[in-house]
Parts: sequence; structure tokens; C-alpha cells
Amino acid sequence: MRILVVDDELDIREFVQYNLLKEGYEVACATNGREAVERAVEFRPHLILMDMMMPEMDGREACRALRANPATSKMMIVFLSAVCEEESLVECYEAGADDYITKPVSMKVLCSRVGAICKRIASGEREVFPKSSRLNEEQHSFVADSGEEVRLAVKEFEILRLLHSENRIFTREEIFNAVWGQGVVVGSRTLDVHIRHLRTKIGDNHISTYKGVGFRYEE
Amino acid sequence: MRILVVDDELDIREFVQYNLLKEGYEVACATNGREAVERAVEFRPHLILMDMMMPEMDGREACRALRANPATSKMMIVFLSAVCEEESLVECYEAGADDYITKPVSMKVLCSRVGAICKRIASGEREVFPKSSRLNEEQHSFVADSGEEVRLAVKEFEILRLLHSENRIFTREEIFNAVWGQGVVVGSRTLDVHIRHLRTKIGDNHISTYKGVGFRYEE
DNA sequence: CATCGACTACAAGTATTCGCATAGGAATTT
DNA sequence: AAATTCCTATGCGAATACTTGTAGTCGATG
Repeated sequence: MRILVVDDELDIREFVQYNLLKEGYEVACATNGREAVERAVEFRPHLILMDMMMPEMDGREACRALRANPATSKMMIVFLSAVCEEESLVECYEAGADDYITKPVSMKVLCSRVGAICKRIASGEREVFPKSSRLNEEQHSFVADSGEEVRLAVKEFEILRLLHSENRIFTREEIFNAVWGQGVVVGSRTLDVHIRHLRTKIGDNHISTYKGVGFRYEE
Repeated sequence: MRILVVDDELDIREFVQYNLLKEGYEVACATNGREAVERAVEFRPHLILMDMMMPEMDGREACRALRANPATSKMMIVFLSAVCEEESLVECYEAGADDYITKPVSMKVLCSRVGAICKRIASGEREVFPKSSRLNEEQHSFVADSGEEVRLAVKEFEILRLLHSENRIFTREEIFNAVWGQGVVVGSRTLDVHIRHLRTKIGDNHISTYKGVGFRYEE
């Protein structure tokens, strides 16, 4: 799990970085908002811990900039600031922050909150990175991240559309209801065959099966 | 993938051009809005990276001019500007910009965003160039890109007009409704016959069928 | 380690959809 | 009126998409 620490004060950066590293996180730093935006693109952090008041570009602006770019728009952004006035809190949320931690804060508290956030990310409750592949609704095709396009048959497309729509496991029953409709009954093997066709067309690593539960689209 | 870089400052032009060339893009430059409009016609770029403030003709005006000309109206236009005020951002979008990047920006960030845009273009999600073939309403004829003209029957013309109008798959039902009208019912094979006639007249590679979905005009 | 349930692979069968040839009748032109 | 072009219908073969059966694999569980 990668975390980007953004603060203009060296002491705080190093303190936070040291403790997060000890907890097993991968950590990168930036000293102002502008740097943060750049590093976010190249480092691809799951979580950004950012100070509010910084030179060059402050937290609010940086937050808006991050939300505006598709590559970074879904990352967790948590403000870590000494300013604990109501106003700035509201401002943060308006700028698109996910959470807010007031300074000073003990490492124990910080780590526990960071841990909670990371658990949410790991569980898939919150998607942090945008999918690089897309479905082309108008052409009934799948566009891989490499850019190449594959034409899909109707059933294949409908199954993939469902799986692709949300970042979670879909049960077999859900898939049958969504693709074939409630009343229709087809053999259970049918779905397996379509899944296999999809895998050969779009690559084996995209659809993973959860035995006894269902299927899920990944990457 | 061709990119047109428009900026009045030589340093920035060369910096951006050098880095985009290194990434494998074909790059051309212009130093103001007027030049940009001219070069866009002859260079036929997929993407135009344009500064906001320039002498002679500024970004907004150039953008509007590009949108007004059918030959350039669908190109991706992205502003690259130091002015990060809300107002100018809104102005850009009003002028018809597709995206907005604030300067200064690292090459890494720029490349990643340019890459994302190019992927969208490559996937066909966005059509950048107008179709080279066109329909002649008065003559009820089809003019191929080679210039030769084919006369079409009424039904043929109406079907082709529909397919030609948008870059997507049209279902059989849509075609029936558009060409014959809602109430009228004709045999399902009838459409196939007309499609075959069209294909023999305008070439086999233009209309592709999506089994179970519909037909689509291409190229 | 045996068993069971659930998934996969392969192969074959069934159903649907499409392309094409052909043909008769309507509309238009000569 | 005759000739030509255009529209629609129909039937069948071919191609594609979908479903099912059988057999085999995998992993968890007692």
C-alpha cells in the first residue's frame, strides 16, 4: 500500500514517513501542492496525507487538481492540518477530501486511522485507481489497456458489462438474472463457457473466479 | 498519432516538442492562434496542445475558429495554460475545449495525460477526423473518398444516410423505424437485400454487420 | 486420503441470424 | 405500351452464437 506524504515542514515529513515505513507502507514525499500533483501521477499512491497550508499550491488547490485528472481522481485524500477551524474543514470537503485529521496527532492515532483507510481500500470497498480498460457500448467491443479492440458477441458483452460495472464479486445468480432475465433457466455450464470465451478474447488475468461465490473483473 | 503544439514562447514549444517526439508522437508547432488554425488544416493533428494567451489570436478565438471548420471541428483541443483562475477555465470549455492542463507541469504528468487522450482516440470513442466519403442529398448519391459518385435508390439512400450519420451500431429496429416508419412492417430479409445492394454499390468494406446487434458504417 | 462440491475444458449438438439468389409486382422512365 | 429500375418476399445454405453433456481437475473438509 503506497502513501504520499505532503508537507512543507521537513520535521513532520520525516517523522510521519519514518513511522509509516515502520508499519510496512511504501512512502513517498512532496513539499508542496504542485509537487504532490506530479508525484501522485508517477508514484500512484493509494492514499495521500496532505498538509493544508503550503507554499506554491495549497492543499485545497492540489486536491481539486488531483480530482480533475482521471489518473488521480479516485485516490484517497486525507488532510492533516493544524488548522482545526470549522471553516477550513468544510473547505476541505468541498475541495473533495475524503477525511480530515487535526494536528498535533500521536503516531498511534495516525497509524490506526491510516490502517482503517487502507483496510477499506484493500477490501475493494473503494476503488482507488481507474480501470485502464473500457467497454465500448456503441461498438459492442472491449478496449484493452494496450488500446487494441476486441469484438464481443451479445451474451459475452452483457456478461462483461455487468462484471465491469462494479468492482466486486457477482454471484452466478446475479449474472443469470442480469443477462438472461429472471424467468429464463439455462444450464450452469453455459455461463462457464461464456466466461471461457471472454477469457480467451480479453486475456486470462481479467476475470477471476471465486469458488462457491462467483466471478469478478479485475485490473 | 499527430500532435500540434501551439505556444508563443520558443522555450516551451521546444521543450514540449522534444519530449513528445521522444515518446513517439509526430509533432508540429505553431506560434499563435492564426498559425494554429492554418497548420491544423494541413497537418491534420489528432490532438492540439494550445497555450491560452498568445499574440495575434488567443486560444479561445483559435478554438472557436477550429470548431467552426468541418475539417478541424472534431480534433481534440487541450489548453495548456499558466492561468489557473476559475474564470478562464470556464471560458475554455465554453470555447469548446476538451480538456485543460495548468502550467507549470512536469513532462511526466503531461505525457501521462496526453497518453490517456490518445488512447481514447485510438479506441474510437472519439472520432477526430470527419468522414472522407459523403452523401449528396440533392443527387441522392454517395461520393466515395476516391471522388467517384454512385447513384442510390430511395430506400438505399435513406438507410445509408442513417448509418452514415453517426459512428455507431444501428439496430435493425432502429433502421426500420427510421426508414419505413413505426407502423410499417416488412420482412426481415428485405433489409438484408438493401444492405447487399448498398455493399455492391459502395464497396464491401464500408458496412459491417454485428451479428445479433445491427449494422454500422465504417471508414 | 477419500469424498464431495464446484469449476474447467473439450466436443458436439441446437438455435439464430445473416447472406445470397431468385422472383413477382409496383413505380418510374423511355 | 414497353422497358427499366426499384421494392419486397421467400427459401435455403452458411456462418455464427448459444447451450448442453461428458469427463476431468482442483481444492476444501472431515
